[in-house]
Amino acid sequence: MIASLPRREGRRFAGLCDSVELKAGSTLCESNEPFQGAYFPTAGVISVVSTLHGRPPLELGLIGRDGMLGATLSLGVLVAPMQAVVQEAGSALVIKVPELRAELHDSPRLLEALHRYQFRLMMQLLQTAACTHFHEIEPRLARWLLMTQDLGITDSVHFTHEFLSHTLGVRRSGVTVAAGSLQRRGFISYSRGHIRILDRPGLESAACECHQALNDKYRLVFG
Amino acid sequence: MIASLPRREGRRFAGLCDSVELKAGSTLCESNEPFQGAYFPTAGVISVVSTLHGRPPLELGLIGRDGMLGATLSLGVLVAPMQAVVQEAGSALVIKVPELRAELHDSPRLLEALHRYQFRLMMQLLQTAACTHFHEIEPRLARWLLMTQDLGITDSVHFTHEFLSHTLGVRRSGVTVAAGSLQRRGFISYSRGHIRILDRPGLESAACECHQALNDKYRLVFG
DNA sequence: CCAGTTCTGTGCGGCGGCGTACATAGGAAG
DNA sequence: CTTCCTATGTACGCCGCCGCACAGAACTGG
Repeated sequence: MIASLPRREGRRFAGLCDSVELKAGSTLCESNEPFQGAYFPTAGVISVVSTLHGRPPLELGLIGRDGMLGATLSLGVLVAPMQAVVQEAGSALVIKVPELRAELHDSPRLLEALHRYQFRLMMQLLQTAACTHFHEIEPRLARWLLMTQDLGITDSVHFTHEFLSHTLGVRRSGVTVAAGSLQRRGFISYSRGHIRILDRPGLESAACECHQALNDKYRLVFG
Repeated sequence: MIASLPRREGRRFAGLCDSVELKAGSTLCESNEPFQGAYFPTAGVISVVSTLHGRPPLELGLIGRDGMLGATLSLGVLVAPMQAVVQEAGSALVIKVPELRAELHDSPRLLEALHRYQFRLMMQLLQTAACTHFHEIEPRLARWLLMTQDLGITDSVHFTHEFLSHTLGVRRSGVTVAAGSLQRRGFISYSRGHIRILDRPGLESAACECHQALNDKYRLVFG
C-alpha cells in the first residue's frame, strides 16, 4: 500500500514508521478504544472481527499486505470501530497516530490511499456479512482459503480447525466436516494446523460466489 | 445532520439541495454504480442492504434523519459500495455529486460531518453483521423495531411481515411467529402492515443487546 | 519408549429456521 | 353485500448447525 505512493513520499513515509513483528493471536486494537498506531502489514494477515457479548468473535474482514489497519484514522476519528487480531504471524510497519495525522495533512496522496482502502474494507464487510448469513460452512471455508491465498500466505502456522471455527463463527466439528469434504474432493490437504491448497480451480468451484464477486467489484471500482 | 453545521454553512448548503420525496421501495443507489446524489433524509428511513446472487437482500444498516446516504463520497470514491432502498417513505434533501464535492472541498466542517457519519455506519455494519449471524429472529425483530422508533418513525405504512422478512433475511412466516410472540407478551400490537410499540421497556428486554450496545458505542465515540 | 497434550474424526439428540402449503381474516372495490 | 386481494396464522417435513461427548491419531517432552 505504501508502495503505491510516489517514490519519494513512500520513502519518507516509511522513514516515519517502525517495523514490528505481528505475533499470531495478538490484538492490535479493541473496539471503541484509541488506536495505538496504524499498521501496514508487510507479511502476515490481520483479521477484523466483531464480538458480541458472550460469543466467539466473528471475522468480517481480512487485511493483508495490500491493506492497512487504521484506515478509519483518515476519517478523523481516533478510536477503532472494531477489534483486530493478528491471524497470520508476520511483520508490519507501524506509524503512531499523531505522526500519521500530520502526514495525512501534508500528503493528499496518502489521504487518498487511506480513503480508498476504507472504501474497500466497507465493500468487504458488506459482502462478508451477507455471505456469513446465507452461505453454508463449506463454501465459506473454501472462500476463506482462497482469500488468504490471495493475500500471499505461503505456509500457515496455525490454521487448525479450532482456529477456523472462530473465524467462521461456527463449531470446530463443523469445520472438520467441511474441511474433510474439501480434502476428499482433492482440493486441499491438511494436517494438524497446516493446510495446503492442491487444486485452486476446484476450490474456487466449491467456494461461494462471494470471493469472485468481491474481486470483480474491486476491479470495477479501482481498475 | 445538516443542522449540525454552523448556521450560515447549513443554510448555504441547504440552498444547494433539492427537496425530493422518498417513495417506499424505491432504490436510491445500486452497489457499484455511481451515486446519483447524496440524500439527507428529513423524514423516513433509508435501508442499506447487501445482496447476494439469487437471494433476497439483507439489511445491514439504517439511515434516518440523523444521517445520510452517500457518506462514502467523502472518501473520493464516486461509486456506491452498497445498495440503498427507501424503507419508510418520507422526504430528503438531495445534493448532486459535483456540488457536494465542491462543497466538501470548501467546508472542512461538512467534510468532518461526513467522515464521522461514515464511521458510524461502519460501526453499525459491524454490529449488525454479527447480530444477524448469532441472534435469533425474535430478538432481532425487537431490536429492529427499537431502532426504527429511535429514527423517529411515527406511523409506518408498510411494516408487513413480508416486508420485515426481507429486512431480517428470513421467512415471512418466521416473522409472523416472532411478531406474534411479541404481541402476546404485550410489547407490540399490529395489524395489516401497521405496528405500534405498546411497551418500550418490555421490547427492550426482548431485544438482543445489540441495540443498547450500539447506542452505547455511539455515545462513547461521539459523546 | 511412555505420558501428556493437541488436533482431528465421528456420532447423538435437539433446535431454529427453511420451503411449502393452505386456511382464515381484514380491507378495498365494485 | 359480494368479490378480490393482501396480510396473517399455522402446520408439516427437512436440513444445517448446535452443544456435547468421546475416541483415535499425531506430535511433544520426559
